[in-house]
Amino acid sequence: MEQDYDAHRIENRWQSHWNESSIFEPEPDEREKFFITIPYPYLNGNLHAGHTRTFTIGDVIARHKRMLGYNVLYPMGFHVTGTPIVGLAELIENRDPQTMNVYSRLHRIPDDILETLTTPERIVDYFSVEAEKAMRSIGYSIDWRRKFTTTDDTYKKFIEWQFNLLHDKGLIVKGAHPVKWCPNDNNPVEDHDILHGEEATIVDYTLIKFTHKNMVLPCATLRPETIFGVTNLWVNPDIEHAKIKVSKEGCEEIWVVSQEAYRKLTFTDRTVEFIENVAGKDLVGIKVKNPLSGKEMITLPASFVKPGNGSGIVMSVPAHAPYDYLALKDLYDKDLSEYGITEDLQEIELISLIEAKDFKEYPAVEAVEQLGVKDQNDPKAEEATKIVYRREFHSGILKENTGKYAGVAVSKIKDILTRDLLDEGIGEVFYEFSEPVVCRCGTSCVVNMVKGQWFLNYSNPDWKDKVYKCIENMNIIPEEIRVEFNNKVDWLKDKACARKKGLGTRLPFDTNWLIESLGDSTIYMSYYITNKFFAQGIKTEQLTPSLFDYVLLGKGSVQQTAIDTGLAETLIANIKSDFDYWYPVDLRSSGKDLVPNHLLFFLFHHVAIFEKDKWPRALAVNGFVSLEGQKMSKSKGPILTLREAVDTYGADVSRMYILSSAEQTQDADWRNAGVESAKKQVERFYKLAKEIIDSGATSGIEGELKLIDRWMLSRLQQCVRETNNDMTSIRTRGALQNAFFLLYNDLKWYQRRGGSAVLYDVLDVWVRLMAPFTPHICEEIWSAMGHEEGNFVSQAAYPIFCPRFIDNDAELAEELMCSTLSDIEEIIKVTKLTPKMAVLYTAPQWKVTAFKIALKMKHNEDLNAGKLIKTLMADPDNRKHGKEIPKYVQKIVPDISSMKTERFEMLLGMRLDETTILRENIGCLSNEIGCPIQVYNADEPEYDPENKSRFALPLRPAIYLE
RNA sequence: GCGAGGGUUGCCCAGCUGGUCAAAGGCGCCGGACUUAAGAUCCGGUAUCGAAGGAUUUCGUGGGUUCAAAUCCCACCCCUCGCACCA
Repeated sequence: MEQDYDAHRIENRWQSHWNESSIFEPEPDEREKFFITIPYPYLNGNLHAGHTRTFTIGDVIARHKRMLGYNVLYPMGFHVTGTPIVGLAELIENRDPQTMNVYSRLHRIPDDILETLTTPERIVDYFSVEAEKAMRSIGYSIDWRRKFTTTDDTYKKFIEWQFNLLHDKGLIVKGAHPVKWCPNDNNPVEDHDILHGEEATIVDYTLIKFTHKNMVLPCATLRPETIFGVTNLWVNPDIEHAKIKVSKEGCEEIWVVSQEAYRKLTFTDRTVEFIENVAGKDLVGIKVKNPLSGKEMITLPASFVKPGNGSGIVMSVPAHAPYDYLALKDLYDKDLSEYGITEDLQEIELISLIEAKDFKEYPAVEAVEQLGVKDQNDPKAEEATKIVYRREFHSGILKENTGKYAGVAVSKIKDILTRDLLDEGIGEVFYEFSEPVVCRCGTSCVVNMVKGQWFLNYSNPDWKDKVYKCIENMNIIPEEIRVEFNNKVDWLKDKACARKKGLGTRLPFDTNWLIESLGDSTIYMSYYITNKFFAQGIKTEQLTPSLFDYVLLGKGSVQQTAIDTGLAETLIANIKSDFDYWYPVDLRSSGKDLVPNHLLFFLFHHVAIFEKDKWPRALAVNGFVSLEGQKMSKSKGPILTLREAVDTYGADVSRMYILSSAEQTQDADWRNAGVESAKKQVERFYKLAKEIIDSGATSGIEGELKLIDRWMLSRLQQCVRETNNDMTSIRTRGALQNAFFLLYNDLKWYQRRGGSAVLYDVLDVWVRLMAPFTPHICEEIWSAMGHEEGNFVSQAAYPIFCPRFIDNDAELAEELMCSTLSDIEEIIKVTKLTPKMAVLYTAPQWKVTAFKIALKMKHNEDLNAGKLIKTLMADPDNRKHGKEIPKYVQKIVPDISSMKTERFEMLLGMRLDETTILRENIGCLSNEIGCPIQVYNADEPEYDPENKSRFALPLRPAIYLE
């Protein structure tokens, strides 16, 4: 071992040793396998601190499992399909200043190379080499023989096979879907092209078709159930409307809507023809028919109706919509004869259709009255609306007058009712933004239906059922996110899976389209296994569908596959048996950003393609990483590359830091100050290990052990147990807390208390315990401890909990020492004395006996003060303490009865002689306190000027300072 | 709006299957040892009161359950993230 810790030398040395001996290139054998994967990185930049976290977690699990005796496969590939790499190439080609600056300064790409990265291919080539170098430099135990990029021709064959299969199963369907669209650019707008309204979402309204003669007056609503409570329609008399011919799927109708709505309708999947303008006031006072009930109702004028919202015509539900109620009330004493309306509007009866918590018959009326809303222009009307809508949505139940829907919860009714209205031809779906969207070019955007689009049919209930089943049987870490997964599955709709732009594989059954880049990353874990063979010189055209069918699905025969592909039968059989050995994925570990997309699709595609026994077994999710409190951005900075972290701090320090900075789904913040402190810890580890090794220490575990040695070994086992527990639930922070920090502190205390016999044994366990986290330094120490070349700690057995070393008495004795010490210090602090001498009195026999009897009574679930006193008084020896006994019992009984089981069991088996322990350690105590110490038993104190000995309790000696 | 997560001591952050919790660890700060000095390292302190190991008030706010609540229940306030064709 070298004098000082030189991270880079140690790390380089062990990385090349690992390489030379290929210890991370597993082949199937008789051991149980463990196949762990993490999502491959997208290569539009160098790997950064965010990747470092996810990948290091993967590596630490891989190493832990390997040391536990599993045959571990941890592979890696690179994702390059999609548009960002193409976009990056363009930006570099155009020498975009920000891009050039960020990639040169933060991604640390040499300028002469950066300038050449003007095509997607060169970018892929460059970053894939860099990414591999970076991952090797931090010591990941990856099997590099299996790597690939998603634009490899062989990979494309695999994707084509998958998509053909899904298509054949009917899981890829053609349809239309709504997108944000700029009519000026004649293109969908992506998020970064939006000037205003990035937050806008596409909301689906239900369009309900009221009729007047042969004319349709469609009303858009988010609450289609309120159709049962409509009393009239609202039309704004001051706006211009349009009469249009609308045809859809061969059905032709005449509609009247606002001008804005007319414009929006032209972008939907309807054909729209303009007929004439219609003044708003001409639409007021006409009779329209409710399409569901057939009832006639009147249209009334309202100023709150905005032409840009929905169709520009609104249905009125005054019982449940405050605006409707207010507008109606406003009209009660108005003269409407100019619209030809003569009836008394007060006779319009409100129709209540929802039973909601804390509301009586007419929620809208109640809310308006409670808030004192004056009229439809009062700002408080908005608040009243919110209250009514929210409460009705959450607690509302439909009443009898809704016919077959009676009893259905308002929160569940929308989809059911919309489908029924659609089927009956009296309703349609109408998409609208939640807020206005403006394109970068200044044009106001619309919702457009893209036709002829291919969809992955994720909304398919049978498909979803299989995913639910898969999730149910999976281990999900942390368990809390299981509910989130289920929610997301529930929420997932069909997903457009084809693109016109970017890198990727063409859709095999419609080659105008490219497969969307999340769709091509769903079952690629299986490709790692086959790619080991493909990479050895199989021709692309030999990768026939029948090969994938046979290897991955077990369909067909090896003979036929050999004929189809021209490959040897033995080779094909090998590929298949490898696949059968390694699959399924035992653990997929990922950042939490991938939960609502990739991880979901990963599950969907697995259940669609594979049989149950090949479905993934576990999922783990971790949080993000920010940089000194700032969110990282590959394209704009700030960013810290993995490479830079390793260059600056070393691999082991970077690993230890990122693993200890946050737990599970919590976000981590990378801070230089924190890494510096991690570095100190690693150096301390090195120094301490070196001291132990240099001292020539050898195993002392079989020799005679002192109390303190037994204490150390007992504590060590606690750390071993906790570390393994934490690792099984992937709590790396907790694991390091135990495997490193607590153990280090215990070891320091052990040395301070004069322990040395088992130092070597502790180090032997400690190095193995730490090896998954900081593998390089552990190899270095391991080898310095005398293990010969080729004997790697990376392959050594991981320490597992050994109960025989647990020694409760040793731990209690040490606890006695510590608490006595801190009590003395406390007294010194409060009294500001400088003691010339300290006297300790251990508890008298009767107190110890009483304590033990009390413990036994609790053990028999029969602990009560009265009985305890009686039992004690029965012994004549105790009678002389007759006055003290009740007081003492009153004190210990509540203590013991409220004791936690663990503590209780520890005390129950206690066999300590406190006096002896304290006397044996007088040297240590007087050293710490700085004065001579005397120890007596309270039964026979030789020196007790202030009668302090009467305060002595078990595990709590009385103290007298002089 | 919908869904998920979170609000702890100067800061970051543990604890949250109720009792050993004035609450781990790290940082910062204070004191000490070492050093010519600085740095590093090591030791101790760091809610308030207290001349004997104790007492008191704390874990977003307000209630509740309990012998006992940071931990369980209810309501409220605040914060972060995702909401789709972008990887």
